Order: sequence, then C-alpha cells, then structure tokens
Amino acid sequence: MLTIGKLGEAAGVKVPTIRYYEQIGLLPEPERSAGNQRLYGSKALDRLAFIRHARDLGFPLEAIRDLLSLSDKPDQSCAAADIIAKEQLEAVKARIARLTALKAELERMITQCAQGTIADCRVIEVLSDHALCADDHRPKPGAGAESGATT
Amino acid sequence: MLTIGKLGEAAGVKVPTIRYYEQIGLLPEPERSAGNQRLYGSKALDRLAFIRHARDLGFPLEAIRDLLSLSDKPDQSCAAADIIAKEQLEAVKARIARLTALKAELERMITQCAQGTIADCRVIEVLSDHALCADDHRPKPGAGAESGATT
DNA sequence: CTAATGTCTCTAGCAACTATAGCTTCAAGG
DNA sequence: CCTTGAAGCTATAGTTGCTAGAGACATTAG
Repeated sequence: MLTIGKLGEAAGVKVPTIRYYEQIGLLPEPERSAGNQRLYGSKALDRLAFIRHARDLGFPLEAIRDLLSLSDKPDQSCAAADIIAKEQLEAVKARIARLTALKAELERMITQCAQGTIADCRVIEVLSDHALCADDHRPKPGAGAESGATT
Repeated sequence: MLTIGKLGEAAGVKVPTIRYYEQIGLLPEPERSAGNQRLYGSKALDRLAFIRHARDLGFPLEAIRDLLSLSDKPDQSCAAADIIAKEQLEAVKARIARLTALKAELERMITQCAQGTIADCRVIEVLSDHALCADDHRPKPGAGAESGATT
C-alpha cells in the first residue's frame, strides 16, 4: 500500500494533483488508514499512470474520463477509443501546422530586426499588419459577426 | 469612431475580451460617448490587432505587454524586442518537437487499434505502459524525490 | 518522547478568457 | 415622437488543469 506521496512519486504526479483527480472523479476514493490518510494499491498506480500519459499526450481530462470509462469495460468495441485518439490526432496536426507557420513568422521577425532601433525593426510591424501575416485569421470581408467557437 | 462591437469585429476579437484587455491594462481606457459607451479610434484597432496577432502566435500576454511597451517608445533599440521574439522562437520549436513526438504516438495507437474489442486494442495499453512510450517522463530509477522547482 | 516530515481539509490563486444577470443607451421604424 | 430590439454597461462567477497556502492531525526516525 502506497501513501499519496509515494504514489505521486511513482507516477510522476504531484500530490495535490492526485487529490484533484480524486475530487473531479478521475480517481476513485481510496482506502484510508486508521489516521484517515489515503492508501493506494497498484491498480491506482496504473490508473494514475494512464492519466499522466494521456495528459502528456495532450488529451483533455474529459477525453481521459471517456477513455477510462472504456477501459473499465474491456469487452466493448474499441471504436470509441479509436475515435477519441483520432480526434486528438487531428487537433495535434492542426497545432503543429499552426506552430510551424508561427516559427517562420518569428524567424522572419528576428532576421529583420537587425539590431537597429524599433523604428527600423519590423517585429512590431509584423505583428500589427495583417498583410504580412501568413495566417488568415482576419475577419472575412462580408462574413458578418462570427460569434462561433474561436478556440 | 468605432463602438466596441465594431472594433471587435474589425480585429476578430470578442467584445468581452476587449474589455478584459482594458481591465488588465493592455488597452488604454478609451473615450466614452455621452452615454458612457466606449469609442475607439484607429490606433486602438492597430493595437488590438497587434495583440490578436501576438496571441495567435502564442505570445503570452506578459510578453505582449513588453512588446507593446517597446512599441510605445520607438526610438529605443529593438534588441529587447529581438530577445523576446527569440525566446518565443525557442518555446515554439520545443512545442513543435513535443507535438511531433505526440503525433507519432497517436498514429501508432490508432494503427494498433484495428477495430477489435478493447481487450485487443492497444490504445489503452499504450497509455498505461511506460515501456511503450517514446517520451521519458517516468521517474528516474534511483533519482529519489524530485521535490525541486517543477514549474 | 520528541522532532521532523507527511498528510489532512479547505480556500484561494494562476492564465486567458467566457458567460451570466440586470440594467442603460443607441439606431431605426412606425 | 415613441417604441422596440440590438448592443452596450458593470460586476460577478465560471471554465480548465492544476498549484500554493494555512492550520491541524498522523506517522516515523532517532
């Protein structure tokens, strides 16, 4: 039986984070010692490692919650898990594309900022001017109010 | 003169976000109409577009605050802006590397999850097992408690 | 037995917004 | 001129995924 500190050490997760996961229902309430301290078995360690990994891979906690509920009934089809993973993959690809554009932009900014004064420097300008921007996040002309998801 | 709604539309920023930026001091307090409504000129639009771009490029608001303070005094050296951009570039490169590893992991997971049942599916397994993980976030054996600054 | 560490609960804070409530102001139509 | 509906106002609370602190109790090493 592990105390919360040992568990956190074993899984690479901080102690308050474990309590947080319990609080939001990702981890079940563990046994308690005579003195009311949490005691965990190896199953809790597995589950926590799972969560830790999934978080490292960028899964939001809600997706992890779904994944865990799937793993709790292993006789079902894994199509649902597959879908979750694929959604994450798409999100990750989008993030990479975005960051790559961003990297080019920053490199250009740095190249053009050749130790002059800011008046000569385009760092500010690049960020102010839509026309210089590789990305097309400007409001489309005639698109009206886009009150939708900006995330 | 633009109302807050028009400004938001023009810059692609939601209205409450503009008020939030004002609240935290990224945007100056604008003029008000007779009826106490905010009125913005084109300088505010530039500034907001700047912020929007910088946010899109992943700059934290504090870095943007620095950048804005630089652009407010354009006779100084742009070395400081250069440093900020370089720091961001490093962070961006790191994020791309991390996401690329992550993408490989997810693709592997999806490949191995070949529409069987979860018992046959490695999505869960991949996330449970450290040994299958490309990343090395497990606690080093013999490293003891890493109670140091994790942030 | 004592001292130091670990754990307990609870609350508050971080970034960077977003959403709600309840009111006032503005612009356009009748 | 007046009404109506959208847009604006302030203020507060919620979101996500934790992290940090206070003050009290438990456990363990010496």
